[in-house]
Formats: sequence, C-alpha cells, structure tokens
Amino acid sequence: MTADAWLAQLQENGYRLTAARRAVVETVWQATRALTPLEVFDLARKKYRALGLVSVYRTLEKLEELHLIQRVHQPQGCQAFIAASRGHEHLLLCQNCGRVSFFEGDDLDALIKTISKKTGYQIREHWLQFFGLCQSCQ
Amino acid sequence: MTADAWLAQLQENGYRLTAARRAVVETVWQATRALTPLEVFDLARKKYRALGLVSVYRTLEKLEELHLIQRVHQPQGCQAFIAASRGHEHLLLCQNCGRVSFFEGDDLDALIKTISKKTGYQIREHWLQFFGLCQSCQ
DNA sequence: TACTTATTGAAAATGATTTTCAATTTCAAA
DNA sequence: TTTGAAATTGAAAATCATTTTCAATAAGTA
Repeated sequence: MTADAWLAQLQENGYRLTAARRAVVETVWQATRALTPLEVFDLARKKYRALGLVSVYRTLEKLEELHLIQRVHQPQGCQAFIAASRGHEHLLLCQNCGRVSFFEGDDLDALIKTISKKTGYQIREHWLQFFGLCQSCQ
Repeated sequence: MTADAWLAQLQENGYRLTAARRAVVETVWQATRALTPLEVFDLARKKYRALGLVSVYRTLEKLEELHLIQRVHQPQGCQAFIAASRGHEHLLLCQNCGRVSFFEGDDLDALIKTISKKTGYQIREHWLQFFGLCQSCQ
C-alpha cells in the first residue's frame, strides 16, 4: 500500500482525484504519529498552499469510511487519525513522541471466556492499546 | 463508597458543598451507563431545578481530577463519564443499552513481554475494553 | 473539446465547552 | 449566632472545533 493506492481506492469508490485530496492523503500516509485535522491542514498546506481546512475534514471522513485511516483514542483527546491497521492489530503509542506502531498476536480468548462466564455478557469486540516509550525515546 | 463519600472527598480537597454539586454528584453516582455533560444536566435538574449546565461541567472536572469518575471512550464519542473503577479494572460496555460494568483479572504480562521484545518499546500502561451485550439485552 | 457533476475554499452556521461577571452562598472565625 | 472573605453560582458572551451553505472551479466522461 502506498499513498497512490489510497488515491486509487478513493477513485474506485467514485471520488475524484484532486490536488486537495492528494495533499491530505500524502500527509496522513507519511505520518508516523496520529494527526488532528488541524495538524493535517498545516502539514498538507506545505504541499498544496490553496488547501482549505474544510477539504481536510471531508477527505479524512472519506478515508475513514473506506477504513484506510482510523481514529486514535488518547488521554489528551480522540480527534487524531493514523493509517489503519491491516487485520487484527492493536496500537502501541509512544507517550513521548507520539509515534504509533501496531502489534498483533494478542490472545484474549481465555480471558474473554472467563469474563463472559463471570458477568453474563456476550462479548463481541475488544479494544486493546499499549502506551510506553519507543526505542529512541527511552 | 457512596455519593456522600464523593461529596466528602470534594470537601476534603477544599471544595465547598453546594446544591448544584450534590445534584451532579448524586446523578453520576447513580448512573449505570456513561453520561455526557448534557445528560447529567437533564437528569440532575430533576433533583435541583436551578442547576446550570456550567456547573455540571465544573463539577465533572473536579470529580475527574479526584479520580472519582472517568471518561469512557466509545466509537460514537468520548465525552461521557462513569464512576471510576477501583484499582486495576477494565470496562465492559453493553452495545445495546450502554450499561457499564467492570472486570479485573486480565493477565497481559506475557503478551506485554513479547511485544516489548518484538518492538523495542518500554510498555508502561494499557487500555483494555470489551464490548458486547449484557445479560438482559441478549 | 464540451459538458455534467463532484469538489473546492470562504463564509456563515452550529454545537460543545470555556470564560467572564455580578449576585449569591458557603463556611470559618469572631 | 452573626459576619465577612472567598468560593461558587447561573446567565450571557466568547471561543473553538466541526459542519453546512454556496457560487466558482475542476475532474473526467462522452
């Protein structure tokens, strides 16, 4: 997957390719940390000066709808986005630089079964997220 | 812990006891699902008609600061609050009625060690949350 | 190349939250 | 008790993020 693949996905879904969308897509694609709409706006404007904040919101909306990006929940706020994980992966966030990584391989089946029995809930989804320090921030 | 204990906590921390605070505290204390500020306002006004929305925001802020309530993150938004868990507990949310329960007993040590080794991150915190259907909503 | 229609950015509107402020209330000290 | 300083109040105004409106422009098909 490259930024071009995202643009292709947009096009395949009936959306047009424009300078505004290219700038937003490339910006979010390149990011290693979650970006808020305003941060995307500031960064993407370096690629395309005439970009409007409204187009950032609209493009993020479409990328999220196509599951190409996902919202990142953090103690300081939940309005930031990052490239979506492929398959069943969870987030790992650096508390210092904000870097976002993914990991897989959680096995919560035993826990889910236990909690299900204990509480009577039928468990259908889970959120798991780790916070810590990335290698270069330690 | 009762609602009175929360009020006592507020007082111990130098905050005064007022009718507005009592109404907000009792409302959030009684809730079995996460409530937004506006929902708290509507419910608490049944206890104290003169309550202002601003006081709801201010009281929630203090309760959160004292770790008596916590923000609940959900796909549809992250502005709702529920009584905080005691100790190391995680949330279990009913996707139908919104009921919030807690569970403990997660053992992620093995997983954390593996991910730590694989990614080089020093992992310091984790968020785990289950979604499903509570007994009466199944 | 022409033309239909999606997309644009600016401006206005909205909605949630925060700040300001004068009036009121709490609560400690007299 | 009463008093009075200081915290707290609700209403209104201000702010901030996000959404809607709209006329002009640009994309991409015919």
